[in-house]
Amino acid sequence: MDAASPKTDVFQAIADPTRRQLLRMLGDEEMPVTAISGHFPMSRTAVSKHLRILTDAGLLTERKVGRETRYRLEPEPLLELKRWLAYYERYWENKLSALKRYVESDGSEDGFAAPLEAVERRKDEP
Amino acid sequence: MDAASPKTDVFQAIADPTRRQLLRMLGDEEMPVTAISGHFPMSRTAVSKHLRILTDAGLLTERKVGRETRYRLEPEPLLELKRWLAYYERYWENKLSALKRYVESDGSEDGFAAPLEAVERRKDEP
DNA sequence: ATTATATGAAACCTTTAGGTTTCATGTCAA
DNA sequence: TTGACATGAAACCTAAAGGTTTCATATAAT
Repeated sequence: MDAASPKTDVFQAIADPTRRQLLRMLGDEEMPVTAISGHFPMSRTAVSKHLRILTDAGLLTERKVGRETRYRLEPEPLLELKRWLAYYERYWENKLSALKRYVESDGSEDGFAAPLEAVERRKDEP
Repeated sequence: MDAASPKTDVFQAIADPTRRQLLRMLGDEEMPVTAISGHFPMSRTAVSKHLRILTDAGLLTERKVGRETRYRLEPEPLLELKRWLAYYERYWENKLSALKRYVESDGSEDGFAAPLEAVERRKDEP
């Protein structure tokens, strides 16, 4: 699977801590499987499977060099995560956006003077 | 579990597409379980479990109102994700950082004139 | 040629995820 | 007070995740 049509979702791929560690490890230089797996408390085969999942998600590229396969970070798919996260910027960005939310959803209260704490959790009881 | 000591990892929590949809839905107003579950093709109980997982990760707050429980987005834990992602900024930030990486790891080639494509994937064969 | 290394594929196992259905409990409405 | 609603807990099911060990194959080194 190439990066254009990932078989594995990037959210799914980074859910595992071992895989996140792998991404860190392979950011600055490509490495062959055995060298990589030396840093993990599991079998080489297990690490190899994680490498496959990351590759399927487009987060790693593999390149055969002689008898070894070297892996390296391919950061591009992380942009999807970045975009997803960008949506939530407005929630912590500044008080204005919180106020905007407040006004949009609830509208009818004493408004602008309300501090942030009051903006959170305010919904009429039944 | 409160947001300070989350029982569930945020990476794990957002790995599921249903849960990501829940976060979107609960960003602007709190909602009770039945109303929420109406938007999903699964049982109310199943949705309820997803809500619990998100709450355990600190991504939702629950508040009892009469006989219903209302859930709402708590964006703060997403900052962990943001911080994690920030590390990778340098990989797509600009060509200078790519060049920096190149120089740091490999050092010995014709250097500055190399286009970005050449900067990627360059490691001596065995 | 023979042996050692590097790796992926296969088969298998155990635990977790994601769902379902059923049941008990608390709260609202008549 | 009786019945309807809203919800979580429990028990259960199936498939997927994350491991392991064993085997086959390609390349390198002697």
